Amino acid sequence: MKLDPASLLYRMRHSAAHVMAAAVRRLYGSEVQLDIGPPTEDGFYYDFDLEHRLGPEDFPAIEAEMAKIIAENQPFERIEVTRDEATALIEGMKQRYKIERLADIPADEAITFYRNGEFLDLCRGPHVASTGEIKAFKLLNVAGSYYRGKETNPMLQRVYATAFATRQELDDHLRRLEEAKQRDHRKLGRELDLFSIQEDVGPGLIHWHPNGARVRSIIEDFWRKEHFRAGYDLLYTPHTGRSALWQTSGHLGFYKDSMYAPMKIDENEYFIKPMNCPFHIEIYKSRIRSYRDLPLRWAELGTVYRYEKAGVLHGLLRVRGFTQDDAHIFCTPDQIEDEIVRVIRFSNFIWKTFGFTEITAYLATRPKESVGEESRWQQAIASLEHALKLEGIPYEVDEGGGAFYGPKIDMKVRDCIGREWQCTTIQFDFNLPERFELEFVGADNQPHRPYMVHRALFGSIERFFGILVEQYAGAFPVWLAPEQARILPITDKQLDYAEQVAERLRAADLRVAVDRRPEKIGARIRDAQLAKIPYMLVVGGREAEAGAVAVRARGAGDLGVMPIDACRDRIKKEEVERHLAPDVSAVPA
RNA sequence: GCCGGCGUAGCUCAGUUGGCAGAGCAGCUGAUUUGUAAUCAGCAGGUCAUCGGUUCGAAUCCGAUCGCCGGCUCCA
Repeated sequence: MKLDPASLLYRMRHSAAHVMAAAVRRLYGSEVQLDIGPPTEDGFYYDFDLEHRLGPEDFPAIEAEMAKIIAENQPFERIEVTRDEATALIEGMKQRYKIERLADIPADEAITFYRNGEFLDLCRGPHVASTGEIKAFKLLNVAGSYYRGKETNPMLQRVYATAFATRQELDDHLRRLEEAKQRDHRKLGRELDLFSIQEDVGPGLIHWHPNGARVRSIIEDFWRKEHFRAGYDLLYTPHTGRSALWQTSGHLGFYKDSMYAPMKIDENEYFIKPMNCPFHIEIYKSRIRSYRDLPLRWAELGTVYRYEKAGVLHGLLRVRGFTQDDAHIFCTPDQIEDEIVRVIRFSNFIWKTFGFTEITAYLATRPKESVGEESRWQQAIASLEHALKLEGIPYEVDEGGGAFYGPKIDMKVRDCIGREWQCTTIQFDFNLPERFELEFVGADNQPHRPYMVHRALFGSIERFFGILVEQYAGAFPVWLAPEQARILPITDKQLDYAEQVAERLRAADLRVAVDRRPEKIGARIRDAQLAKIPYMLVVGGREAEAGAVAVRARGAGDLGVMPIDACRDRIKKEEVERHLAPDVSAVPA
């Protein structure tokens, strides 16, 4: 979703960044140090270094000053200079970051400044013709940001803003932001009683409440069933292992900082697992493997713990303890192509089932520092690329972006409000099979090294669940909903009948409850609606008389009266067929 | 980890220059028996994140710690 630099929106946002910088300097003095102010996917920012701590309370004044500059309709003037002239200009302005940025410009590239009014900035452009062309903008927030993104550099203040060609588009964007906020899984997680994180327990550790745990168990059942179908076997492995194991795997060498500290048991150090691979490998090594045994596809919902820095934790999306839907495939060279195709096909099916259809892939190739034979890298990359083409998945090649131990495909799925999430990953590993000396006996009766592929479809159950909550805005489809239908008797005279209805539905393994509270029907409908329950079944005297229920679907109002069994079948069908939303067609009269 | 902001009842939030800690919703009890998005009344609920300091007096000012939020960095 990168903007084309030639586009009006790009130039407008880029120009707005200059206007913001000009406004900040008008308000806080010309000694404000400027770094850069690029356009972004949905706005722009500018990085400043100034004594005053900027905050939202400063935004109205900055916005007002920006409006003035826009009203002044200052033309943007492009000024091409020599390097010496540029140095002199920047030194005159005493801009220490700009002087370093100047040094980054390649010798063969033109050096340009852009001037609008009193404001002059080293800049590649392009810009709009004059500040009056900037139509609709709004400052959003301010946050710290390392100069050049390096942890050891000074922290600048980054002011984020957004800008659009029309007021209407800006309002739409702000509404989308508001919509995203309403869907925030942390908010819905509390409101729908799905999960929590407890301060007493520790950050990044998830407690699944009954509602969330119910959804999770359905997802896991589905996952297991489909894995068996796809030719996988399931494993369960320990949560901890001795340091010698992690020494062999190399984790203690390059991953120790991200592992939970060891505990001493019987004079041995044990580490909580940050990954499942070594355990799967141990099972592989537990006997001699023949080429006839391959491919082996071993999957595990493996719970791992990683020490993530406190500042990076985020709801369910970045946690310290999580369950990977992990699998390892061990195969022969002539099997890998087929295996990769199968994984991609499987991944597509899984995502589609949950309602995600827009998937893009990133193929990461061999980095400079890496292990493994070149021929293996080439075969692996070719098989990954071939599979992507075969399945028609759009992809970009990230040249040299692979892990040191092998090439990979990362897939991003787009949710219904346009955000992308990295989930599925398929990674070759040329490192662990060496370290653990994995072998299989070939048809030639000689030992060979198998290919090993790590793959996760969801990535982690926690993260996937968080994404699902946001995708559905908490309104789970019938097959996933913790409570699929709530039965609402009009008065307590229908309580017995309501329980009979509930029993009929439960006999079909539907998840239903009876709201027995002596509240008015309107109040109980409201509560069921807020709990985002797919179906509400209202039963009064008339329904009890007829052996029927009045069906109300989430968000759709009264659909009419139908017999209990017909209603049960309707809900059951949606569950079995995994419909993404409840059927809201009215019952035929 | 870094920069900035924040932490008051289960939730959402008031709380003035330092002077007796509040509301709505949720909860509990009672009344109401209701026909498709909020019935009424009463009750209960707090070590103002934690620890320390300043002060006659701290939710309020200062410091530390913990946690959360927005980013940055990180996510072999």
